[in-house]
Amino acid sequence: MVTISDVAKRSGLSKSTVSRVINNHPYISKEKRELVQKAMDELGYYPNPSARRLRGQLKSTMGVIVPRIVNPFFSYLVDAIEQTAYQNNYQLLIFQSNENKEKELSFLNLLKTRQVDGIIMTSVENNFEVIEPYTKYGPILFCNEYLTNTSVPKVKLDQSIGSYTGMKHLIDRGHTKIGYCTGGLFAEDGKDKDRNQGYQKALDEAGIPVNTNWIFINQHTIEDGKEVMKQILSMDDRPTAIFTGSDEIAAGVMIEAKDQGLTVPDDIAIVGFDDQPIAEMLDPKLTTIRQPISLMGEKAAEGLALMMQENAVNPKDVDLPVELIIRGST
Amino acid sequence: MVTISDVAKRSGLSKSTVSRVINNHPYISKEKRELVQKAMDELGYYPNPSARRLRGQLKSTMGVIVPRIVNPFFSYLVDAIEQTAYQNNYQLLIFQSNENKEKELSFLNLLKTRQVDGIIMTSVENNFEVIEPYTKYGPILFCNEYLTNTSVPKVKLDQSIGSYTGMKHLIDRGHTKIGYCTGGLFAEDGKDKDRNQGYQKALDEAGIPVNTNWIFINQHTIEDGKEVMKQILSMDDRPTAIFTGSDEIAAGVMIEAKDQGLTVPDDIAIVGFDDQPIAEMLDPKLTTIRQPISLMGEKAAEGLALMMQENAVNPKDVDLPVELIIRGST
DNA sequence: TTGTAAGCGTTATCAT
DNA sequence: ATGATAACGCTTACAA
Repeated sequence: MVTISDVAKRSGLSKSTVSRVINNHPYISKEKRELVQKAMDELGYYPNPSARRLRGQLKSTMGVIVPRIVNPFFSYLVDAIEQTAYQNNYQLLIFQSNENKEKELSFLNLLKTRQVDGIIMTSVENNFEVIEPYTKYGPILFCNEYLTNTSVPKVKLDQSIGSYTGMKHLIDRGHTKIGYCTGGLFAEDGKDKDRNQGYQKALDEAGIPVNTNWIFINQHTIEDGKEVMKQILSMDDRPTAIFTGSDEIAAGVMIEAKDQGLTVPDDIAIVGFDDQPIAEMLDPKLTTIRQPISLMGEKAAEGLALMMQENAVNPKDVDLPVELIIRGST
Repeated sequence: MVTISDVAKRSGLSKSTVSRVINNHPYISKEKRELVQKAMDELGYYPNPSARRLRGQLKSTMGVIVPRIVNPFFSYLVDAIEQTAYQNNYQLLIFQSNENKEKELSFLNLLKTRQVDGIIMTSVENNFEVIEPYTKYGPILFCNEYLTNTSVPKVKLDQSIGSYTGMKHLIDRGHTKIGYCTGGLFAEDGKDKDRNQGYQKALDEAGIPVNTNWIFINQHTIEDGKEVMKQILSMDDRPTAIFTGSDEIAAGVMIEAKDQGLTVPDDIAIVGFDDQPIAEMLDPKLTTIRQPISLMGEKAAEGLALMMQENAVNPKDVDLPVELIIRGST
């Protein structure tokens, strides 16, 4: 391994001078600077990150915690974050929590040992009491999911508008019996709270009461969607439309509906969420809420970069607009 | 930050003893070992990986290079690798090359500075002449894609059997005019060479000559698939079936075909590759070649783990069988 | 069985 | 403007 000493020897200068060149310090004669550069090039020298980190200088690594990388929402998000991080000369470490508290914690712990110098959390499993202590080891930023009433900067999508718009669309189409899937528990302050709000608001405005039979909690996958459809079919009083929490659930609902001989959107209208590639692959194509995932990733990476700088500033919270994409399923 | 010195002080012992406990050295009295453990627990001590790495001891990090994490094939592969790595107490760093030679190289470079202690390459952009030198800095393993005639261990799928089986299936169904998409250039020794072989073999056995008009090179995405279908529609002599290189291309072909009023499989039969979730979402559902992606990821991580051990052994090459899944599109 | 001290590659401090 | 040296946290001869 080529070290700074090798470069020093080769250029006939001291380690200090070489180090100064590497770190772009002022007060180095142009002449020596070039000498060092030449030696570095010839030797193919590249500074050892472990040493720099140990010494306390290197801040080059961002971490991002996702629940599941195979979920396209998150893989696209990670992709955007990675691109932006890379452009800003940060290396990105990707962590998969599997929605596991302990695993999430073990990743947060990497801040302590400076394995990562800042973390973007796209999901949050633990309470703020347990997360808060880690903020003193390095910057943390919420992206997508977040905790309320914290000082942690957030980059998020306007979920409540998303569900409001989707529901409104169904109501405008004449539906009054509308099913609703949520990834959370439909609780005041839990997961998907913002979406629940929008759902409520649309219903309230139209004077439609909530029918709790048609609320499906803890839904995530295609399989879940199929299951939902099965349940609906077993009901005496069925909804004529369903607002799902993701394109994947929507896909499951649609596949099962068609398998059971129903027609979409006549027998059941379906609205997705995300506008993933599958939305266009389904037949009929899926009406859905498009989320500017890439933009969100960019903003998050930029925000964290800001927090990781010398004189760090906490970036303002970012709220990104979502958009209703009307296709054949409604 | 809690350091080994703090633990030493707290337990009234020396740094060496603490270090020995951490590293499970023999010849430590049970008594002192417990003393150290207690101090570590009380202090919440966790060894600093940078220091250990610098010192030359830590081997805890695997890297995996993928072309694009948003490609489900690779996100599932990465997922499997990550799970296995985690179980073996390795941390996984995920790198996205974007099919860029320089980026791939910069990741390989991390071996030099011991940022990663071993690398799984799921795609390979550079020639072996440029990759080979890196093998002396740390173990490299090919997974999925690979270079022939190298000493680098491989974990791969039996691609040639995959395309052979898929083509055979179409031929058995009575097709003689069969289109073929490849991600490479249909060259003897380039990308997808194995698949090309299987394609040829099936055709040869049936005595069907290759029609180069129906060979589409450099195909990858849904958009590519749509384009392929458009080209086919503009032909006087059209194929009645098409063997695509991935479910995504297949999806594009199918979507465009249906948009243009064709019926699948009557007007055109389609075979995918991968058996991704979308295969079941399409209508009709997609006949495809299922690849044991998770198994491949496991084997790769296990193989690399073997190579990273004390007295490293190169694992045997692994060839995983693929399987034809017959659905409605053929 | 335990402790002392040197060294991994880098940068900050203090001289010069 | 440049150089010598100590220190970051850890492991390993070498001593005891």
